[in-house]
Amino acid sequence: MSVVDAAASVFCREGYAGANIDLISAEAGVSRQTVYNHHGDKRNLFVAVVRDLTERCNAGIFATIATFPDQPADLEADLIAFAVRMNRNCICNRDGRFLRKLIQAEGERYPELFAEWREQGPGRTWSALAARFARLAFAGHLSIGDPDVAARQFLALVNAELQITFMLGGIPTEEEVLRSATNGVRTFLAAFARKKSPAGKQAALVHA
Amino acid sequence: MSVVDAAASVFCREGYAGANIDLISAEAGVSRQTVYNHHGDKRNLFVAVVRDLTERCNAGIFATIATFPDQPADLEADLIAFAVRMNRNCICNRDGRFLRKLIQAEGERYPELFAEWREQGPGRTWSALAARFARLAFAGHLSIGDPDVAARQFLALVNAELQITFMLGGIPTEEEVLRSATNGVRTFLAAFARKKSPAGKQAALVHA
DNA sequence: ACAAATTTAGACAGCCTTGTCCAATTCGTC
DNA sequence: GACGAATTGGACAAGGCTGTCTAAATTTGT
Repeated sequence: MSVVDAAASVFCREGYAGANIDLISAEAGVSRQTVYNHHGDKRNLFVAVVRDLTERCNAGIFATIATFPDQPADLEADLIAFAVRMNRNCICNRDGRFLRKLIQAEGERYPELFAEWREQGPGRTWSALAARFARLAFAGHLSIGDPDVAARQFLALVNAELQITFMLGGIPTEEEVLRSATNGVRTFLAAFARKKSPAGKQAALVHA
Repeated sequence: MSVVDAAASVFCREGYAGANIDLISAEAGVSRQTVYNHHGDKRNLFVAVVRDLTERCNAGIFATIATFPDQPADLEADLIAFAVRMNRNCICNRDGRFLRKLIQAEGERYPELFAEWREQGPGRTWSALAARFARLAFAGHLSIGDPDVAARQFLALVNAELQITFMLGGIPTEEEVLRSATNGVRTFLAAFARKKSPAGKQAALVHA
């Protein structure tokens, strides 16, 4: 395990103040001196960890968003599968859990450190996802007012049942992820599936 | 400020490991010795803080759930107002923010400490809220499959836009809370408002 | 095989923190 | 005002952590 990876693990488990270099070097399988040689400083090492996690997480998120179902065969099934991928590859995986925990624990103390994440992470991520939903709406698969709102609500719904697990730093089972995603997507589609306008015209435009 | 309150503040700001008794006693306006006289131990003081926060938060949540609109005049407006109350009184207030942060930061390290919270907090809370939604459904105001799922999704939707702010420990503005609640409730109602069953019988049972 | 670069173990000073002890002071109550 | 209880400030030992230093060992490149 690389030094930065070990450091990420220890920082997350023990918090910045509680982490000590001996633990990190032991977990990385190198001597303490090597840690100092490479990163000079505890603070510096922490910065490297955050950068590393931010980068990998963003890459993972964008890679996953690229698999968004633009031409869905079965909209519900495709969105559920997408939600499950999102969870597995971006939110529940090692990097996602670690970054989330570091942001929660140290975000207030090092605002400048996470400013980069704030802009490049959620900012771009949500925009990208919103664009995909807008495209689905444009293609007639959904009826969406504000795509940004819809994207945020999609993520919120799909993770609704995993909140406590996340809060306690746990890892939901595959089954929990699937259940939460299924329930979330069904509600999402109940709200946004293309259907009558508020007035209630039902049978228009069924030319699929 | 009481010792426990000051300790809560410092533990949240600095984390358990980073908090030191001098800071706490200074913030509480007492001598360090007094802190030790009252609570004996750093660990002990931390336990007292968690108990205190858990208790007050649960009380607040149940008091707020008691204001759930059972006989709504305007369902959307009433649910939005309820959601705003929930946020303001339980989630964004001092106790809510502090407890959340402590759970996130130290929940893994002291599982037995937060087990009580886990059972009495989210467990009972969500059941209580689910019961209220079930009642609304029974009275014909909503069309809900699983009230527990609906309750969790309600909370998730209503907070969908506040996630990042919460993650970074910030306090959303009154306006942000209202906006998130409004968007969330609208989507919730779009999904759960009483209307045709999946098959499509529309005009049944309108005897309000 | 050899030289340079890197890694290692250990010792070390400096600092901070916890938790205890104690004498002096303040406070609450009668 | 007087007495007991609580609070205070300060000193203190014990221990932990950071970051540096050094000399030996190991790896790497050629």
